[in-house]
Amino acid sequence: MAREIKLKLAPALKASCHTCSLSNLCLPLAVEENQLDRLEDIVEQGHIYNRGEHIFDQDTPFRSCLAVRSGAVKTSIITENGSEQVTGFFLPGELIGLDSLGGERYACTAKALERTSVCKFPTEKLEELTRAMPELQHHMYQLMSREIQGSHQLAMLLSKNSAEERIAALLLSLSSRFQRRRMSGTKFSLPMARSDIANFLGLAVETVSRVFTRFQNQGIIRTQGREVELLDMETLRGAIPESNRQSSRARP
Amino acid sequence: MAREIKLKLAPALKASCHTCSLSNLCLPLAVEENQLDRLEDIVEQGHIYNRGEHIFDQDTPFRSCLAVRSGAVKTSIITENGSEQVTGFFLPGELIGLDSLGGERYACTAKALERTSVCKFPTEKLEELTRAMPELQHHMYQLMSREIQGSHQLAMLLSKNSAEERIAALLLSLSSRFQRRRMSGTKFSLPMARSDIANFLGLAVETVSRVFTRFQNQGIIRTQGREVELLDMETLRGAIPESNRQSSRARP
DNA sequence: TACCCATATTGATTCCTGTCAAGCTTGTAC
DNA sequence: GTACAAGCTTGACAGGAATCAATATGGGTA
Repeated sequence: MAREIKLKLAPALKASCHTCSLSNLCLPLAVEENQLDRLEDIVEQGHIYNRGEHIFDQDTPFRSCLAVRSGAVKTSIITENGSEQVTGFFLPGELIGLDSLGGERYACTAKALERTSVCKFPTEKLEELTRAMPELQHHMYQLMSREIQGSHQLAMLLSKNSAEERIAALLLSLSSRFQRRRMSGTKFSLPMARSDIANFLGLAVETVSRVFTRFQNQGIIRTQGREVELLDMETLRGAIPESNRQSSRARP
Repeated sequence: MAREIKLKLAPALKASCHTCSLSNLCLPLAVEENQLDRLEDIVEQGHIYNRGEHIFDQDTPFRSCLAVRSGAVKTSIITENGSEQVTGFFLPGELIGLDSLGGERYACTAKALERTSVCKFPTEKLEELTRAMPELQHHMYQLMSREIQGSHQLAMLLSKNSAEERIAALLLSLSSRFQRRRMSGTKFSLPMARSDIANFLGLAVETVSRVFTRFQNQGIIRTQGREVELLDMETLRGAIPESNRQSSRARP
């Protein structure tokens, strides 16, 4: 039950898309400078969630797509028999809810992996706006089609690659995504638990753990809990068969 | 190199969306009767492909989304190292190319599994039309989000279920999709080869073969080459853990 | 500071499924 | 009608990862 904390921001503090540092990654990317106001008109900023809080729950009415502003989010689907499948990890600038767009209810559950701030784009207003702004509509189609492609890549990774290859691919994906966000691409902190990684990659937690230590013993990476340092990117890239070698998520 | 055969249709024969028997499955589903003309204005009908012919190729310029009119299509992505991943099978009324929408080039290759007829919706015109027709845009978003969901379901199937469960899920998916098309849901002919099934489900061909005979020995199905008859739907449904129990593709 | 529970690591064992290898079947082309 | 090739089935075997089990670590809290 997402106990949501709404910050009341003074008008002066109201961070706008104009000044947002993520504007080159997020939706504003597709919008002309002089049209940004229209996007700002519909966005709800300043929703904060603490680590572990649910941002929205599967099967509840679909209200908005949302962009991560800071922090990290994981999405997952949960089946009737209670088993969970992690469907994605989202970093600042990435858009959540595309798998629900056009539907009545959220197709997955979104959970904050750490203290996270999000911007919400109410669906109806977003759909309306995309009708008025061809570039924005085009961009939405592009984001969605890339999500489909990413999902296909994941399916390929799951069905054709070994545990080591899957984990290497995830590390490299995170690496390039962090880098694009002007953070280190070689030394970062994993926002998710081992069990989330395992679930996402279709492995047992024990296997994930084993591969991490194996990589460490081989001098490919260095880990200390959730802190990882990629020491030998080349070998890491070599571990995956030169497909699946893209950032796997929205690449604006 | 898709050697495409274009049929020149006499104006009188020009099958329209108005009279198409698939109009309750395909795009017309989202369009008011009196607006159907606008969709007909942009659709190119009567493209026929023979079994094995490529309908479009990965990385070639993305021109149109297309709807299967008759026959069956498989889509796949091919990596630099030449390995293939089948990403979907498409039956009449289903839309291909959503994973490329908004992009410059086709994200996958589409191949006719049998003699197949398709309708083409040129991208630019389609995007334009969706801007003019809110219900159509909404429907497009819905189709794409369902494609994402289906892909997530597939990922779950691949990462959590056994060979038997995966094959049972595919058979049930095909069953319900055939049924929705007013064909038998218990006795049908598989449009794809064992190797395609294997590739799609992340299995070896031999494993697919073995599971088919195992199911047959258990009296769950009967097979004769590509002909299958589902004898015990309940057991088949029981084979999959009551998730993944939807049609897995566009469910208009 | 010390405790506690969730998270992570390590070890031993089992088994599903891939791989290699060999027939078999079917459909098509000559 | 026959022959070939592609597709499919069956068997034997090995290996990677899951599972079961136990221990270690660490962050948060009293």
